[in-house]
Amino acid sequence: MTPPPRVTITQVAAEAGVSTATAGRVLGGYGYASSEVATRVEAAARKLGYKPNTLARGLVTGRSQTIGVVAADIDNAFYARVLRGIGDVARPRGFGVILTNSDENLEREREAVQLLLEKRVDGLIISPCDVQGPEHLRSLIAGGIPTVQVDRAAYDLAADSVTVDNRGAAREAIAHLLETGHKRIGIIAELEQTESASLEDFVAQAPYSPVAAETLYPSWQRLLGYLDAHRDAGVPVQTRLIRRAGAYSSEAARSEAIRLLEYGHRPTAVFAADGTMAHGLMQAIASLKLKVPDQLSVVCFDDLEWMTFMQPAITAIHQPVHRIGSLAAELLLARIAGEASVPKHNVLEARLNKRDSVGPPPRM
Amino acid sequence: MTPPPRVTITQVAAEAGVSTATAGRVLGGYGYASSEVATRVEAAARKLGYKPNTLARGLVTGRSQTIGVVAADIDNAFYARVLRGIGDVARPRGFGVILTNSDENLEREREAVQLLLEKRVDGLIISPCDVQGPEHLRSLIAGGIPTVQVDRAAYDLAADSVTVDNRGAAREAIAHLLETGHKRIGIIAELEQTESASLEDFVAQAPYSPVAAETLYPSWQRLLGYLDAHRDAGVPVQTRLIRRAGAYSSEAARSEAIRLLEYGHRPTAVFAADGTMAHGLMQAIASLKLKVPDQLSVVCFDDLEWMTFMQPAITAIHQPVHRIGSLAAELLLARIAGEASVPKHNVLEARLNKRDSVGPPPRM
DNA sequence: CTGAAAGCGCTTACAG
DNA sequence: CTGAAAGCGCTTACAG
Repeated sequence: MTPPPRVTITQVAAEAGVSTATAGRVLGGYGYASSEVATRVEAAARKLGYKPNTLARGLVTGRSQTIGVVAADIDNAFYARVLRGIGDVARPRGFGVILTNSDENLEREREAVQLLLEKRVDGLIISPCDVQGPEHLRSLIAGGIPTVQVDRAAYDLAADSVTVDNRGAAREAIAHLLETGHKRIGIIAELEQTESASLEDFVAQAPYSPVAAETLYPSWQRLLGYLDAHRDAGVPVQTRLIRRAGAYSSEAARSEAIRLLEYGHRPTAVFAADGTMAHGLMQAIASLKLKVPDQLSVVCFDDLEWMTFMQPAITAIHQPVHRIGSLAAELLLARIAGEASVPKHNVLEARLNKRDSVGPPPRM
Repeated sequence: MTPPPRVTITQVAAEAGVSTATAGRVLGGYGYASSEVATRVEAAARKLGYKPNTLARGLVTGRSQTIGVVAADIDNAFYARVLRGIGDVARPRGFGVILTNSDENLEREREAVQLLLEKRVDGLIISPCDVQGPEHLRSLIAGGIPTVQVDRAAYDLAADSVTVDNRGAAREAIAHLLETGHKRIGIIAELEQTESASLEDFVAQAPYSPVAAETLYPSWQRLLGYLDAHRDAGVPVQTRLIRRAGAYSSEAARSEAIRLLEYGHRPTAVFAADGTMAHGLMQAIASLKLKVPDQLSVVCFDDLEWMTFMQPAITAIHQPVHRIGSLAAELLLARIAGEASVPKHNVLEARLNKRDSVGPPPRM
């Protein structure tokens, strides 16, 4: 089991009877070479089974042709799709993708970034787990590493981002419910991270203050859209109908949903702010034996892409998840190629799938 | 926007007033150094913000501390989980993970392996898309690159593999249905790749010939378990009840399911060989307005982990998907560390979740 | 168009 | 325990 020695450019050069510099020029595709020499070198390379050592190349060029990705949780269909989008762009451009996971943990995120830096990635795509004060990200940017954020954008960070118009899509969905005649619309959202204000303050103030929505966590953005739609329609918001799971957990969502639905004056529609919340909600609906949409209309933000798949009775908002990844990769590669411009927040539209109808509110 | 020059070990050495060799010894954690010198070097490194260049290290040591993964389709929850398992093992051991996708396409797979080799991964984990004659994999192994296969094992390849006992789990599931009284049990399976024999020949011969099950594609293995259980129970197999979708597509599964269920003498139970088949089946069931499990019992191999999640009325077989990834990574790292042993096919057990009951066959 | 030389940032024997 | 020297496999100016 002796690991056969890898063939180097020196051996190829010797075999072809040229210098390593010349061999490098034809094999690496840089500089000039007569076609006669080129064919000889190529033949030698093929004969010996030469494969370039990109580590050595990277050492001298300073570019590794590799991008790093810090996903929050690969195990989540959302990130899996983002990753697919990234890979689809990186592959044809000859870039490798190094994958890491932060699990929404700041310490992990730091380690991940550190690992990627040591591997000398040319740039990185990250879902920052702290949108408030990511010091290590700030020093990353200061260090000149091209960086693109996905899914969320850290406040005041001079880096591109690709996010979804969570606020707009939620607003559209709730507006649709209001137009259909619903007046009591519940919302179940993660709302884990505490923003500066309490939930109550947020509800009271947010719709009237110019919040920089793209630097809020997605679930807060979606709540904002919910509030927007109510304000637009002149329908007062009932705090009782806003349920905060406090964790990205369907179990937590389920108990909040039960609390919401057992309430005497039950809502006629519920908006689940993400796929996990929707899952908890559907469990609650099943255990209470409610019929959708006859007794209750359901709309959800379908980031996991399960709902429409498995539950045709509910209306979902689709995100262009693959596009989040591919656009992020395109932006990153442009930066790496040196195309400088001011960092930009790119907001993609999410689409409300109206084909699956929302039912009218049931008579009481 | 001038990319600030990275600090090298030479600068750290100068700052600490030692040679680069010594600086390397303390920073790299190899060789001896007096504690006095060590602290001085560490202080200098911290002061300058030194980060080792692992490309340079890899060039000289010949090890990149990186493993390559060729997934069939990252966008599939199964591979996402496998990846998570791999990452969970690789991270604490300081290994990076480079991810590629084959999309079940041989040409893509070749390119992916090529890319990983050029990045000088220390080993790789792959879901071979061709279990028959993977020449490029054979030469990979011959080249001495530690390799572990997951989900399937190519025939006659001298490499470790981690797979699931598809045959045993399917057999157990079908046996459970037979014990509950079902006599007509349908099966919907992908069965895309043509094995040596035709489907009919396979059905006729397989249970009686000593097939090397681990080198069949998963869906064929599952069909084998279906046949096993019938033979064990002395229940004759009806070819009519075996439906081959011919593609990993829920659309194809749906039409086969409709054909199966509209059949005059309808089966009383159906086994879906994977999550996608189950999805197509559930759509067919919905459009035919059949009640599960009252009119039809359903068991599925739940590789996508959706079914149990979304459809409590069906019984699912769970695979230890995370474990597939973590075990593969453990094996690979052991190989990389030089722990030689004969390549082994590791078969993990899949568990039939019986808590969700299978109904008895309906009276006709 | 081609080659000799230097160097990318580390680690590895080898002296001392 | 520490340092000077060589070298990993490439690419990059610089001559010719």
